Amino acid sequence: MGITQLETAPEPKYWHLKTVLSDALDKEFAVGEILPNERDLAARFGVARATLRQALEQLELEGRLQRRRGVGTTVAPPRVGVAVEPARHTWPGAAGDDWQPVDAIETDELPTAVARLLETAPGEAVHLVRRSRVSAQQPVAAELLYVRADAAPAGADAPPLDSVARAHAVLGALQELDLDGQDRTVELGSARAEDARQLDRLPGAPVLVVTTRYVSRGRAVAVAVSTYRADTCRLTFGERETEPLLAS
Amino acid sequence: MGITQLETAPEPKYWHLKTVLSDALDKEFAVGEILPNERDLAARFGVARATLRQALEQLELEGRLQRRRGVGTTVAPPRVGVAVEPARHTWPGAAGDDWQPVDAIETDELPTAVARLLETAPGEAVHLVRRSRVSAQQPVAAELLYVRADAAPAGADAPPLDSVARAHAVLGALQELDLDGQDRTVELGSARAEDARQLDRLPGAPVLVVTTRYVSRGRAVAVAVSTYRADTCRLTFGERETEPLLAS
DNA sequence: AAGTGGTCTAGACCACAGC
DNA sequence: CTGTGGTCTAGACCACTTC
Repeated sequence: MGITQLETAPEPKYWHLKTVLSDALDKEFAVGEILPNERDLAARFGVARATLRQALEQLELEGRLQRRRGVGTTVAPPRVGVAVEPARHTWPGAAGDDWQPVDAIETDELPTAVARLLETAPGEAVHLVRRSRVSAQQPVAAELLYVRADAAPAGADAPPLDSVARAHAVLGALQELDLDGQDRTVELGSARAEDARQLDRLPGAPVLVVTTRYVSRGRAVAVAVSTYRADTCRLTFGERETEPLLAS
Repeated sequence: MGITQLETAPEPKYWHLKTVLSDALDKEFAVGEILPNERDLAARFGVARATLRQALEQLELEGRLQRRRGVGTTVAPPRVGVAVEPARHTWPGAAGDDWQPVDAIETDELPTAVARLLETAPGEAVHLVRRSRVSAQQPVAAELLYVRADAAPAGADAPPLDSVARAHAVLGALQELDLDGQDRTVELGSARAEDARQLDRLPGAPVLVVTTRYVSRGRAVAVAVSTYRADTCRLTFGERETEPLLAS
């Protein structure tokens, strides 16, 4: 507008907006405070709402904001550190892990990636245990745990187990096995409809997908696919856990 | 419009589009193949280009597509597994790590999160080594490695070291120290302008930020902030590495 | 009913790669 | 130069929460 327009690099508006908003969040807003609504903010900065939203999306991705339909946009607290690998070499469901069993079924429809890791034959049935993880009164992760049926023959004695009891039975059976080791991958994904509901997010929300393979007697026995809310979680490996950290 | 409008759950168009495209990618396209351009695709599906782009964005986030301005949209290869923690308990720069030193400077401007982890006093100067990591002919990560000056007094003997030589000197000095342990966090971030250039992406691209703290004699000596391309990388911990995996 | 964020449209122009 | 993806606009309507 003015004469001082000397920008050599035409930075995108939403990018500039993001940095401006980010600074404002640091200086002028407290955690939990609600921002003006998107239409007002867009007008204030002289941009279209879509552009303003692009900036907000980035800030939400970085865990700075939280947006809820029908409610508004609030300043997010620092990301919570959640320990992956709380104690080395324990089975899922071991005493002291933060997961809550939800239910369990038997299925033969595994994602191809899981089938490969578990080394199951096509059509082979496995236990599928659903679990959820809560931290600081908020759901932070949803998990699908696939367990080879031959490794944990749960439910054979009392057939009409209800679903949650079956989950406990499968987890209990796991604890009896030797655990040789485990390995993990972490990647970015987007929440499936079911995960999204469990995590209190919209479908497609960014999640950190942690895939863990448990090996017993040289054979893959269980595979856990855990999806963590990427906006609110910081995965920790090792001793560190509590300190907040915003590294980007 | 028609009479057959019986959808109980009005799924967003871009979400439905995404699943349709995802299936098409599996069945009708080979890795590296180029898709029709966005205007054509939007017309073919009868949606606005912005809506089509929302679907493409998701697929790119999940590592299914690769988009390059001025070129086009291509089907991405499966994510490459990159090993974080190649050997337990080695310093950065140890023989056999995949990182290339870029340069090094001395600075006293640390991000607050890094300053807290390194336990530096305000204004205290540290070494800052930049490194980059390449896998399969592609840059996959950029790193900022902060090293306490008192732990690695590099450059004291030959003051006018050039920048890359200084980087090697700092890394070399690290190898001489005892390494008590290390801990890590992984979180989602967006690429800063400089990272983006190094990773061949646009600013704001999603990245996995791995923060590692190295402890020697009970004191934090170095902190590495590594940003990995979230679209193309799958971080691996443990033995597993090569198998492709799409878990979402 | 009112107000919020979420979706969608139909256009325009810009930055970049490749010829 | 042409064609690609990236940015931006001004508007509309929808889904949801809250009062």
